[in-house]
Amino acid sequence: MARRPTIKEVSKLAGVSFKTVSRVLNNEKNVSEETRRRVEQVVAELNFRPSLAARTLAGRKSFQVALLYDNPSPYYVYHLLAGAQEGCAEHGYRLLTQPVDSAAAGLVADVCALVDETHLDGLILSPPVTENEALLDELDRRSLPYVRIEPGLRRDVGRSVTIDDASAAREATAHLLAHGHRAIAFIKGPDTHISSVERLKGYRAALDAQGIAFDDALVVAGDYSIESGRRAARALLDRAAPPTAIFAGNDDMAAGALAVAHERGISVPDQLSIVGFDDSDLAAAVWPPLTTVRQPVHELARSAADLLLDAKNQRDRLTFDTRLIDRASTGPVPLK
Amino acid sequence: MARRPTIKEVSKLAGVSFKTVSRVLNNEKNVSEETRRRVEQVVAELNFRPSLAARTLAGRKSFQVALLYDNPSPYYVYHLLAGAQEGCAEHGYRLLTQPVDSAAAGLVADVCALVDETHLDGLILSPPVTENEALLDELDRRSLPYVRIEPGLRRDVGRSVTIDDASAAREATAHLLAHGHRAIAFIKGPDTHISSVERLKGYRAALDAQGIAFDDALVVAGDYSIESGRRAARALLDRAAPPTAIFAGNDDMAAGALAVAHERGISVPDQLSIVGFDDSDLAAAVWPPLTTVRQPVHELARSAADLLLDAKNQRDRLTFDTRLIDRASTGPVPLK
DNA sequence: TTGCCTGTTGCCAACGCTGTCACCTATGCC
DNA sequence: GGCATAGGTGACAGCGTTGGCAACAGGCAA
Repeated sequence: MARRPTIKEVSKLAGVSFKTVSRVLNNEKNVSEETRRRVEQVVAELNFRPSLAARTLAGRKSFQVALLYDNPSPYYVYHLLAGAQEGCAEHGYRLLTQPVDSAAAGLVADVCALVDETHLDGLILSPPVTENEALLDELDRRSLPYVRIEPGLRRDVGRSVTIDDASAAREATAHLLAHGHRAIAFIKGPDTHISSVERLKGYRAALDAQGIAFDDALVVAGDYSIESGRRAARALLDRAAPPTAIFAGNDDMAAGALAVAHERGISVPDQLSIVGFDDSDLAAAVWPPLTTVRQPVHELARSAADLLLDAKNQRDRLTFDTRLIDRASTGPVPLK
Repeated sequence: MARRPTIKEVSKLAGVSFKTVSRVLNNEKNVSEETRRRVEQVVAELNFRPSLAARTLAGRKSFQVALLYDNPSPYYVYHLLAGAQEGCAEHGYRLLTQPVDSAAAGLVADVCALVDETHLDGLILSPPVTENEALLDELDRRSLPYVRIEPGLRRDVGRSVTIDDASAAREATAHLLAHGHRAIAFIKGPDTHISSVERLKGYRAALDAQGIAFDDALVVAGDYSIESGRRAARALLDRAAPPTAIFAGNDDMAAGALAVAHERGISVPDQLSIVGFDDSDLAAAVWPPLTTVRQPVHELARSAADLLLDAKNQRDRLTFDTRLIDRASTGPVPLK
């Protein structure tokens, strides 16, 4: 079994002390151009990679950060990981992806264990892990750097990346209003998610802007699952005066509502318009494809990593634009 | 900033040498019951966690394995990660999840870099990374343990976990045959995926078993994407004698086919039956919900980790059962 | 009593790097 | 010429663990 080369072997071949090789690897100054070139050549020849374990132990950095997540949506997690991975790779950091149970009593202890074991340099928190105050307190106590993605609590404290959920929801609702809809229902997500609360706010704001009275009965609670979208849609369509449009707090619930429309032979968008949120892979897969709000999950995660790792990036909060994706599930309000 | 405790502090408090603490942590024998208890108590009190970096450097194990993946399906990757994570956690190992480009020239070098940097103890390969011969050769050369998930190439060599794609596809096709369908189309995935090839085999086997002649024209190529499913379905339904049932190689393509049916006002399952494969979250989200084959991705990944890490588990190959999920997209063949 | 074995414990080197400091040379300035 | 200064380099300790081995105690057979 071929053993990995060490820094000493590199130094021997390059004819310098191993400390000098270390300098080259860490891009330190005070190394002559010629020495640097020679060392780099040997490094390339041997395909040498410094041991992360040794660097971690000897130095102050571990070159590792973790992304904590606790989200049931494959789509969301997939893009979260991909974005964070990309951001970390750019800075030469390794990403540990750590699923956690954000509601569990042992969360803080578990995260501490992770931090202690791996000497983590920082953390990226995704919703709803972002909302755990005990965890935030503990990280602050240890002065461990972290960046939150879409935080609800303590929004003005610490570093974070977000989208403007309210304004995105306002735009989506305005899209329906522009099509002439007036009886627009909203299927909201769980109140524990800040995104859900904000989206409801945006929905109301859009109605207000058009001077349309807010009707409590048109807001139905879901939990971001497909099934809850079905239930909510059934309740809405059972009404004596059913809405002509449904804005669902996420694509899963929108897909549920769409299924109910199919089930009842209600044509979308001719008789009923439906809007989702997220632009998950679901949105393009169902029929008709869903009009929805694209949330740049990948970019959010990538920027979170960048905020965490780039010393030059001193911004505290970054807000990303969403975009309304106008597909085939929305159309003009039916004539009578 | 509270510094993490070290093994020496534990040993001081427990009144033993730090080597003895190490023995307790590693569950070595030849430690008296009383000493062990005392040490364990101090460990719990201090909430001590040994440094992975130090263990890696000093010992022969790094307690880390990596999962390599290169798959565009969020659903698949999500469950892969969750399963592998679970399997690793059970053995006290940490999982590094590493997205790679399985077709890139630098793949082998990249993986070697990962291995060298982190002193990996083993690897889990998921398709299509499983098919890279250069990588397999290099891992063998280094005698680095690995387990493959659904390998296509060199199926009898090394350790792997699989499902029986052919038999699952046979069952799905038989389901359609049982409903009286005779003109059954198959939308296949890319030939580079072993799963795709095997599923086609199963489809043919089912037809053979019923003495139905295989019709080349009923097999259309897709690439596992939704859009390719749409294209394939259009081609099939444009035929003078369109099939009464479509079996798609995965759920995405099935969803694409379903969309075309909606588009054309073809009622599913009354006029056309559709079957998918995977039981991804898509399958339950579309309307009508797809009849499909459930593939235990989570279990596959979990078992791959177990095979890799459990010294007692000496099996080389594990095959998992699939299950036909009979939903609403299939029904009896239409009367003329 | 002696010797030997076994179970338990401690001591120290080693793992592969980084941090710190000391050293050497060349350069510029008075 | 003398002296300070800066750039380049090496020696060495130390990071927190495991591995190897020595040491010691107690039990048992000779």
